[in-house]
Amino acid sequence: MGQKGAETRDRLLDATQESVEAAGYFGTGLNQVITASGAPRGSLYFHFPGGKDQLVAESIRRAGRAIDDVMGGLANSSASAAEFVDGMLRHLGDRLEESGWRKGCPVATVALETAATNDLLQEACSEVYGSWEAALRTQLAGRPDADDLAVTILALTEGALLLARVHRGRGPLDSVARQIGALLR
Amino acid sequence: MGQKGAETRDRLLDATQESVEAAGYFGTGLNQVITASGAPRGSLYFHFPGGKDQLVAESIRRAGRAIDDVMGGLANSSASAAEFVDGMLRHLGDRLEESGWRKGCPVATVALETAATNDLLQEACSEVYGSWEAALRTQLAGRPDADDLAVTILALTEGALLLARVHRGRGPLDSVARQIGALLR
DNA sequence: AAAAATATGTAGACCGATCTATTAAGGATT
DNA sequence: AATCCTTAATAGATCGGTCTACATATTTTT
Repeated sequence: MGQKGAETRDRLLDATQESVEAAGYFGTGLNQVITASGAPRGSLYFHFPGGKDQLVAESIRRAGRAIDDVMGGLANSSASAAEFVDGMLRHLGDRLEESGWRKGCPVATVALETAATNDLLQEACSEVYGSWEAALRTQLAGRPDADDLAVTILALTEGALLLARVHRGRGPLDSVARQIGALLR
Repeated sequence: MGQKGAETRDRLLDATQESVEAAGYFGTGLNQVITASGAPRGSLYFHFPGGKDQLVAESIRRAGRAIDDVMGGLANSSASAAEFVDGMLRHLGDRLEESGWRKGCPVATVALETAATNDLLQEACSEVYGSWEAALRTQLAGRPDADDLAVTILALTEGALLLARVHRGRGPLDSVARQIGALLR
């Protein structure tokens, strides 16, 4: 793949990710993606012959890796699991607020929309969540209930992100941050 | 409103709720609602002159009340807050599994799809979550951190429901149920 | 009680806009 | 020359919404 091609491909994924995060799978139109990315229609189907599903699946996996990277960074700079989780909640809260309550979890909306009806996207979402869960688990290594705890913290984060987005305020993220100590003591 | 009219209105709400829960706001087409409910197009706009937004908003509020009722029942039959939450998780898990992983939180998908772009639906979702939160708060009355705890338990429930749906298994709900004691001790 | 008038609700054809996807041809890059 | 990528016209389906005509109740008037 040449340089130009790689760039349009990236721009298409950028535009898709942006829209998917704000409005979900069904709320994202390919016309809009084409307009926002500046790429012509044909390029979309050249780079993503699988159409919308492939485009969204790749953009979701890419968003998943971005969060993985954030967790990787936090893992280095955090002295404890509590500090790690706190840093994560702060990062996600900043991202959410700065985006005008548009960017919550980049996967959740698509996950809910397609869980029952689209195996390809359901699998992509499931895998992304699985990788986040694994990252949390290694962060909690040594604890006897590390598995349950990782799932619980992930659920807590997702839920708080959802509530913060719906209410358009950081309140839920802050409440959860204050309670997380009870889980990690 | 005559009896017949009330019945078609209800059927329209039923069909909407069913589809919205599985596929969200954008994933729900009015043609599909009309077909599933058996009501003609004209009746839809007679009973819901506000169109799709009004239809979905009412169906979400109705779904919210249904959960309120479940919580009301559990409040009577539960001896402790832990028992209450446990009952809630079990109920939601049963509903989710029995529906073939289609029926998670009846509000979450629409909440995420419309949080940034549709004030009417954002408000409807926000209110429903507010009422659930209030119900949890009264269940936790007396505790010094009742407010934070109510939000945290709601977030935990929503997150677990999301993960369970995505992974198509009760695992996350069970993990959370095992960890909830640490919060409520 | 019969007839007329008014709500209430049903029925479906129709509209313009938008949806995802395909296609065939041409330009750019190596 | 050969591969890579872009361009734009087009297809057919579906979208939410409007509209007019009709049927069925309910109330008012006589």
